[in-house]
Formats: sequence, structure tokens, C-alpha cells
Amino acid sequence: MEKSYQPSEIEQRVYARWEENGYFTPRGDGERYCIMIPPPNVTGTLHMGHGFGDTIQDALTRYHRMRGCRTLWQPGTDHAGIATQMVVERLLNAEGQSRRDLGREKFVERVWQWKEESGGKISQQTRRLGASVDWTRERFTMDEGLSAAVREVFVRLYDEGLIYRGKRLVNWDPVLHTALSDLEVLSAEEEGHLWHFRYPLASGEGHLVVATTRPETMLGDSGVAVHPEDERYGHLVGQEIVLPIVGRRIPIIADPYVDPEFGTGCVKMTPAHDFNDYEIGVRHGLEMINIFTDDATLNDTVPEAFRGLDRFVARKAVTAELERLGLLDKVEPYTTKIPRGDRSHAVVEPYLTDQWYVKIEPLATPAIEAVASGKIRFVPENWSKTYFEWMHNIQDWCISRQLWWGHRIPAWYDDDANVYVGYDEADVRRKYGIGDDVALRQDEDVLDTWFSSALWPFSTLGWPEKTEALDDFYPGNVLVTGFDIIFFWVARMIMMGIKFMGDVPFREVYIHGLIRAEDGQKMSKSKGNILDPLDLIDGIDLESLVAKRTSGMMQDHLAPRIEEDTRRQFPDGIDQFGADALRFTFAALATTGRDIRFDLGRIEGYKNFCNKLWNAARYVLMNTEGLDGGPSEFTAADLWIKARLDAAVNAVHAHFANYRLDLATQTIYEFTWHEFCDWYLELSKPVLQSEEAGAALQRGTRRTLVEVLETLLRLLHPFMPFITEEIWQQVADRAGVHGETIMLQPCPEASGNTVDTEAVDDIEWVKQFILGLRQIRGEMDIPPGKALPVVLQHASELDQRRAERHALLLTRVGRVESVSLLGDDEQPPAAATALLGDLRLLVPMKGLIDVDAEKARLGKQIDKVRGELARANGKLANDKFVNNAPAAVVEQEQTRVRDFERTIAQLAEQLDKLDQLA
RNA sequence: GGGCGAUUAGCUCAGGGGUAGAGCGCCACGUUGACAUCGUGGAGGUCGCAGGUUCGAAACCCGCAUCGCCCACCA
Repeated sequence: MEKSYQPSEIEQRVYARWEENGYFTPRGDGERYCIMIPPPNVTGTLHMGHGFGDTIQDALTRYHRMRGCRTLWQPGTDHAGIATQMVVERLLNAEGQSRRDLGREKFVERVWQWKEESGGKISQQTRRLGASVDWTRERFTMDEGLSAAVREVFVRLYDEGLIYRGKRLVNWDPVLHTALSDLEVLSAEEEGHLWHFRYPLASGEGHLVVATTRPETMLGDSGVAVHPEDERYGHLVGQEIVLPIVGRRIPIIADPYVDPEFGTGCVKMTPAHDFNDYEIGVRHGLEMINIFTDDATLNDTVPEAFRGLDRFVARKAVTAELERLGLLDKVEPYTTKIPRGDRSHAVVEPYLTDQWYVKIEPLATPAIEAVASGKIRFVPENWSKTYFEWMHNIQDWCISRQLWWGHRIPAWYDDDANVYVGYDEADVRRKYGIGDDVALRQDEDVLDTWFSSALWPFSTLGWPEKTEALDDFYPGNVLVTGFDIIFFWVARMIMMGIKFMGDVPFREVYIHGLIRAEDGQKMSKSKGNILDPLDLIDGIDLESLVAKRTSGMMQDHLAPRIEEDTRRQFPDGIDQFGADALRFTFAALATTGRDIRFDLGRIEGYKNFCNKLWNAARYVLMNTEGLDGGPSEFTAADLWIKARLDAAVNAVHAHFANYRLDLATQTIYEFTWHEFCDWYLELSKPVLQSEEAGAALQRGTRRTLVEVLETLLRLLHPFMPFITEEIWQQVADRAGVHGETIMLQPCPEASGNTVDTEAVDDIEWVKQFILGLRQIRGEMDIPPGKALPVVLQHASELDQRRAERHALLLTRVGRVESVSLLGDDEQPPAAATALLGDLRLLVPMKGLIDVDAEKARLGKQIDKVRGELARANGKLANDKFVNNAPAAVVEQEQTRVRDFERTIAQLAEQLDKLDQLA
């Protein structure tokens, strides 16, 4: 074995072997276990969020596979309609072309081509993480099979009246030229203005003042609303306004929506371009005047002078014109929420168009019930509140998008604009009895990407065909995802799963946090603070990192700043940490909080942990060569480490059951480093290296070394698959375990052996003994190599027996030169002291130890214990405590007081002795 | 406006009615036969603030402050 762990040499070779041998495919006839991967964008690259989610899912998958489950982790990718289309359009633009130049068919071909080019990338990156997904079942949301599922769902929902087409106000993205769902619109506060305009009354006498943040929309006004009980305006309701510039007569209406306290209490109504106005407009039969084109430039319904103007240009023009007319009352600075498309960042326009909708209420009701009844459990539980909050206020889902990349809507129109929905044109003709003489053309629109994602838990398993896979793996066990897509995806899968499979798509939803940069900022390209999981695995030099972070920037002016920050934060680039260290870090950070700051210190620490494990394995291998099956005897240390291992195994199982992977990793780390390496390996050395220990004892220790290591590797494997496989291949045979791969070995279970408490207590005693000496050594500046004579005072029979029995350990590990007993009537020598209960360890000074230093040390210890004693005594002096606290607690407190007093007495006595010496 | 969360060691975070924890960092010492990617010892905290419940609160309850997120939204 290499002297240190070199991940790069191992990982890719090991993964290739797993994949070639088909280890990721479900096997056996154990209980079913299934996780559906949240499909990443097919043209995307792996980011920290994927790394995190994949790590959690892989740990769960490997754990259950090792527990004997017939396990499927279903992989695949999403066509990501808007995102992908935008990327390809940008590529085209760089070539000086637009998608319109190409035409729909050519463009879609081009996207497929791009998908083929880049589509494998994220899958390759997922492999680098060690993800044990079943690649043979990899799916893509636009595969033929999944597309069939989409059509099936659409047709069935339509036939049931749960999908309808309607002309309504939608969120329109004037840059991408498509409708968006409510979820794809992000509102943020931006600074603007509030304009107050005078609208003259048609009677010729006076005016009303209305306020608006969007002056240009006044060209589409079809009313002015006041509150019904507003006495200032009551007499005007029913009268008319002459809309300035346009000259249209529009009514003054009364509607309770209006807040009389705000502004003047008069609101201009633009029902075709504002969601609230639309509602009111519908109630009052106001005219819906669409003043925009698809680009959000003014159309021909407005006065000629304004036609063709962009909305923001029009805003200035309208304001100027009203001012010229003397109708501008005032302008105030005003901060308001501006809705923008989540992809294009263009200001979204409420726009009247024909779109397809899913009638959501009938689907939402059982989906709410599924969570309320506990059929689906959120982890952490809190997220169910978020889910309910949204589901109770859910609106019909706009599913049509005016894009070219996606699932084309299976609807056809005849020349009279009648709609027919079916699987394909032939089906439509059959279904509706339409002859070949009638021309049909298919709807131009595609479906929202999330429509196909919503079917993922069953479409990937072959639905609507009745497949074995569906029987096997629906419903899945757990969905692992970030909270940002609970609405987009989780809720919709639940609705569709219940609707079409008659059962929920998964039993549990594990929601994890967002990975943030070290300073708590969101990682983003424009901030230049992105960490690429692959760079953490492979390492990257500074120049490459700078180039990567500053290239392809949307805003070039940020580049120098990013370069500077990057050079400061990573003067030497990023080290190679390996996939195991990265995964372990993710798992260790998977706490219940919302966001996770990625800490480079942690990954470095866990890389060291890999190295620690590697070297522990080297030690074990060096010492177990030629281990035979002869008779074995076990030392107390052997029995102790097995008991500790059992405890760790049990804890890890419990933590998995609660999805507390952070605690699971912590348990393993603690056991591996601080029990197995720090103590057991050290305690094994005297046995293996000593001539006195018999062959049987040595064999027992060697056997224990290799068996504990082999078990530990299996326990750790879900988190660190590569290094554990690599070591296991060399260790397994010696441990008497045979198999092709650690992946398919059983997960460790506690041995079920009753704990040998005598052995465990002995070793704890030995540890305390050695720790006491080390403390003296450390604080007294005694060279660690210097063997110390130790005098035992107040040694019980048990102490004496232990000292004899474990003399070898004390000598070799504790560097004890000799152990002698002090008789009750003997004067103790001047010595440094450590306490082990009643037992006093004395290290005679003999010029070794500085008296003043030891006095200072004892004084410090006494102070510390006195503080504790005072507190405990305070409690016991309190009658209320003594009378009310449980007896066990009181008793415990009394015991502590006795211990403290004894300790202080012993230390004080020792201090006295040193004082007399002076 | 409604909802959710956070506030614990220098940093990143666990914990949770009865003794304040980890990793990293820091200080000192160390070429001990796995490992200097290491070992040994050490320093370091009034658990955001103020009330309440309790014999006992860092933990439970109420309020406040600061930070963050989600949803809705007054033109």
C-alpha cells in the first residue's frame, strides 16, 4: 500500500468496475427500496447542490442495498425547456443567427444535437461522485416512453375536464415570448415612481386623481374604481371619465377592493394588464383592452403617436404628454415589487392570451390529505407547513409555454378553431370522427417542463405500460430534494402520483438545505464564488480556477473583482480532496437547518480522515500477514474495541433511521479516530510486539484488528465508497470474508454478544491511568519518551490486580518504568499526582519535576473542582431541590459532592506535602 | 401583512430540563516501528437581550433585538 491515500488513482478504476459488473442494478428478493433522483438539466453541469443531494441519496441507497434490500436508485435527466432553449439560442446568437432564422424544426434538431453533445457530461460527473444509480435504467424526460406518459396524462386529464384552455391574464415574458406559471415569476423590490394623474369627469366639472406606478397602462384603462362607502366619491359612481390622450369615456365604479386610505382612494382600472384590475373588471364587466404586442410594445389600439413604442419608452411619452396637458398632479419616488421572469429576468407583463390550464383543486385536495394523514412524511416535519400553506392557496396551473423545446401539446384545431385532444392526429380523427377532408393543425405550444417532471416517479418505471418495475418500485421510499422545489416539483408529483397511480409517489420527503459559500452568500456565477464539486475532488490550480470563474461572464466588469477575491481566497488553488472526503463533508453538514455554509476546513479535515483510515489499514495489514486459523485468545482491549464497535454500529443504524447523516458520520469519525486508532491500535502494539504474549493472544489481537477494520469499512462504505472498497479488497480475505465487492456485503449489525463489562472497565481504567500520566507529562514538560516510575497510593485490590494484569499496556503505551505500591503506613515521596477515583498515581519528582509547576497545577485543579463542589452543595442546601427533584437526581448530586470532596482532599494533601518540601 | 428559521468557543456547527460538546483554527512540546495529512498536552463560552414556568432553564413559554428565507401584496 502507498504510504498515504491517493484518491485519484483509485476512484475512477473502482467505479468503472462497479458499473461494468452491474452492481448498481436491483438484485435479490429483499424488501424493495427505491429513490428517484431529482433529474438535473440534461445540458447542465454538476453543482454543489447536486453533489449534496446525490451524496445523501447514495448513502441511503448503499446503506439499504447492504441491508439486503432490492434497491433501485433511478437516474435520469430533465429537458428543462426554457433553460435549455435559452442556452441553444445564445449559441445561435453567437453565430449571428436566431431561432426564427432556423425555423422550428431545424431549431429543435439543433437542441437535440446540443443535448447529445453535452448531455453526457452531468452523468459522467455524477459517476465521479460515486453515485450508485442504475445507469441501465437511465431516462430522459423527452424519451419516447416518458413522452407517451405525458400524452397519456394530458389526454386523460383533458377528457375528465381537469385540463382546459382559456383566455386569461397570464404572466407574460416579453423577452422569451412565453407565458410563465406563478412560480416562475420572482418579485423583488425596486425603486420607481408613483405618478398622480388628473382624470377629468365627463360632466366637465372637476376631475379625479389616480395614482399609478405604470403610466403607460393608462392607454388601456377602462374604468376608475372607488370604495363603495367612500363619501367623497359616492355621488360620482355611475358617472364617466374622459380618459386623457385616448378620449375614451370610461365609467366610475364602486368596488370594495379599493382602499380609501391609500392615495386619493381612486384607482385607475386596466383590466387587461393588471391582475387585480382584471378581477374587478370581470366583476363589473369592464372592457378588456390589450394595448401590447408579444414584445410589450404598444399595439394599434392606442393613439397613433404611441404605437410601436416599447413599454418603458411609452411610460416617458405618456407622462410627458399628460404633463403637457396639465394633468400631472405630482410624482413621488416609490419603491414597489417588480415581477421578473426567473430565467430571462425580464419584467413580466400581465397579458391576455389563450393558455392551457390544469384545474388544480381536485388534484390538490387528496394531495393535502396524503400529507395530513401521514401517508407522506416530511423530514424535517416543519416543511409540511410550507407545503400546506401553498397547497391551500393553490391556483390553477398554467401549463402551456410558447417555446419550441419541450413536449408539444397533444391538441389539434380545425379551421373553425375547435379543439380536439388525443394521442396523435390519427387518434384525434378517430376519436372525434373527423374526416381526412378536414384540415387539422397541432397546437404550437409545448408543456411546462414541470409537467413531465411531475410524472417522474412512474413515467421512469414504464407507465402507462404495466411493467414489473412499476410493481417493484412504485411508490418510492423517500424523495431527497431541496426546499426550493417543494412547490415546483414535490407537490406536483404527489398530485399526479395519487391521480394516476392511486398511491403517493413516496412515503417520505427528506428536505435538505441549500449549499452556500463560506461567507453565507448564495453561490452564483456572477458573484464568482462558485465551487465546482469536481474541482474539490480533483483539485485545480489557481490560474485555471481564475480563468474558470471569470470566463463567460454576463457582466464583464465584475471579472477583476472576482479574480482578486479568488486569488486571495485560494492563493495555491484548490487541493485535491477526493470524492470520499467531499461526500463525507456533505454528509457531515447535512444537519436539520435550512442552509449550509460549505466549510473548506471541514473537507480538509475529512481528507485527513481518509488518510488516517488508510494508514490504520496499513498497520492492520502489516500485522496480519499470514494470520492463520489457530486457537485465539482475546485481550481485554480486544473485547473492549468490539464493544465500542457494537455501540457505534447501533448508533449509526439509529441515525440512518432518523435521516441524521451528520450524526452518523460523527459517530463513525469518532469511533475510527479516537477509539480504534488512538487507543486500540496503540493497545494492540504491546501484544503484537512483545515476546511474552503467547501465540494465541497475538492471534486474537490480529484477528480482532482485521475483523474490526473490516466491519468498520462496511459501516463507512455508504459515505466513503471508494476508499472503503479499495481497502476492503485487501482486508476481506484475512477477515474470513469473501465477496466481489464491499458494495454487496451486508451492513454491519451489532454482534449481539453480551458486553464483557470487566474487560471494558479494565480498559477504561487503563485509559484513565495513561491519561493521568500524560497530563503530568504534558504539563510538566517531561519528554514523552521518558519512562516514569509510578507509585500507587490507596490502591484497592482491584487496582492492584489491574495494574498487574495490564502491566504490559501501562509500560508500553503509558511509558511506565515501574509500578510500586505504597503501604498504608509508608510516607509518599514528593511527587506529581494524578487521581483515578480513590487511587492516587504518584510520579516521584527526583529532579524530573519542578515543584512550583506541580503546585500551580494542583492549585488550578483544586480551584476547578471547588467551583463544581460549591455549585453542587448549593443545590443540596436548597430544601426545594432536595424535596422536589427526583430521588435519583438528588442522589447523583450527593455522590458528586462526595467525589469532589475526596478529590479536593487528595489534591490538597498532595499540595501540603509539596509545601512542606519547600 | 402572513409564515418559517437562525442567534452556543476565533471560525463552521451539533446538543437539548440536572457536569457545556465536536471539527477546524490557536499555544506548547514531540523524527516513540500505521499516519507530521501525525502524536501528546493546553488555552478558549454568563449558550443574542429581558421576563416567566420550574427545586433547577442554554434548552420550555412570552416579549424584544439582529440576521436570513418563503408566501401574499395598495393602485
